[in-house]
Amino acid sequence: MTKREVVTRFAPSPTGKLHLGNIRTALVNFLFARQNGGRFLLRLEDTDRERSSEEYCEGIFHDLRWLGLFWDGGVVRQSHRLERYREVAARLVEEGHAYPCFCTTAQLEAQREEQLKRGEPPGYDGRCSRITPSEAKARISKGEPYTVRFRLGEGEVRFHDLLRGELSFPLPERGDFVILRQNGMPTYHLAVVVDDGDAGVTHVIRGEDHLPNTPKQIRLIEALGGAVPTYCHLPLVRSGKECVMEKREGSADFSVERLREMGFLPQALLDAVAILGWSTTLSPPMGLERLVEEFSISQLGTSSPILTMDHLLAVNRAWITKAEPSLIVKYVSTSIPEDRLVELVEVVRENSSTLRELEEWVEAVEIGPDVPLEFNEEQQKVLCFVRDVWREELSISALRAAMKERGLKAKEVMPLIRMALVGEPHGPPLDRILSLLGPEEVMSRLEKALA
RNA sequence: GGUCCCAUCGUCUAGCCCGGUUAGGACGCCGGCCUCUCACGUCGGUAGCAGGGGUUCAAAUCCCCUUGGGACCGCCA
Repeated sequence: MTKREVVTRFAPSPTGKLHLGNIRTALVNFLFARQNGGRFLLRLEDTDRERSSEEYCEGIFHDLRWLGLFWDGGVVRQSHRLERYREVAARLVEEGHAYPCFCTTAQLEAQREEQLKRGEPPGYDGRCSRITPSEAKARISKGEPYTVRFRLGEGEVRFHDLLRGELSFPLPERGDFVILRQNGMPTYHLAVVVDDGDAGVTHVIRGEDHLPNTPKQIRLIEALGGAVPTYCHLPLVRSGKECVMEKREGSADFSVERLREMGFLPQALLDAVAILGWSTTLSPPMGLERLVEEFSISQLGTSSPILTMDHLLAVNRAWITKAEPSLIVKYVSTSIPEDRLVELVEVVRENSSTLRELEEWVEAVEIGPDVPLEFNEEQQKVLCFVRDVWREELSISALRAAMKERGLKAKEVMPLIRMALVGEPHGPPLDRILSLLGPEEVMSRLEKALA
């Protein structure tokens, strides 16, 4: 028997923007596939017509590409595979694994409320499971609306989770669940199982929120006679204050789109998310290639890590200050020619945590102060002195010598010069700014500051 | 109400399976050095086994209970 090729997938529903919780799932799937010479697939779970939108689909593609998480093959859209799901549902009914259910939404809701009020676990009581196939057929042909429910059965389902080991779940007593809706759309459970099966997915790596769903899906797979994949449930990432980054919570703060606008490098986002919950001695910048070599699912923790902006900024700063300038330059939006930009970036990058800050510094150095400067008399005197010295010889050492003679201290003079040249008292070393600007520009800015 | 997952510095974690460590590292924070300054770098410091019972000479580690956090129980995914 030959070993099956590893196939993983990322399957978001296009009902919102991708956030770093999603990205972590995508990244782990991506890395695992790459490490095993397998394939990483992308699927859109868009069976909920109400909430899905094309805009979100495009956003997902864009974010994934921007991050460098390229998927293999085309994108599977569940909304394009409706016939397939209906066919499978029909087969399940035929074989007795599923049955038509004629209960109305109102009925079910009332029942559910009643159960909750009595302190019972909510669940379907299975009344339609006792309708005979012939009666069901008759009601359907009369045009009565129905859903298709899967017979969950009893007992217990055991499976192995890559991260948590052997797990065992007792099946709920009233657990028959809908696999096909009245409108003919499949529900999540059916669609996942069918798609994973058809695509030959070998490893289902997803959020921990799916852990309790897994027994149902395994039963479905078994009923269909498919191969049960290996499961790996990642702890849900939490953001800021006790909030899970999940579809129901506000996770806008960590959406890829917003982070990109804030000036994060895609590589930094990937590193930040990779380190999260991973016991590694590696530190950023690492990058995708390095991650493929070093990452290991078994080194992931099982408790929910908290993602903070501090962490993101620290990783981004590591990239900005340590990565190749030629790489950073690609993400800086400016009209400055690349060669020049590289020089500028080398000088100012240690003062920047984000690309936006970097851009501000680049502009400050290249263009000069963006607002008219105001110096008091005392300060003007000092600047005049500097100008006069530099007319003779433009260098820091010449200036220092002259300052010594006149009894001026560096900390009284240097910040003033920096202010005159780039509009900030604190910042990159003056000597580097000087050599970057050149004598003419320096003198012209000094004159302008004194005007 | 039921089922399940989780619990070590502020944060990410090592150690737990196979009891004996000054409970280690990283980020953050604080301080020193470097420096005109901020930052970078570097050196140092701060701080933690959720609680309670057991078992044992010895418990972060094994067992039980409690507490806390989380997920799911939908014609959402």
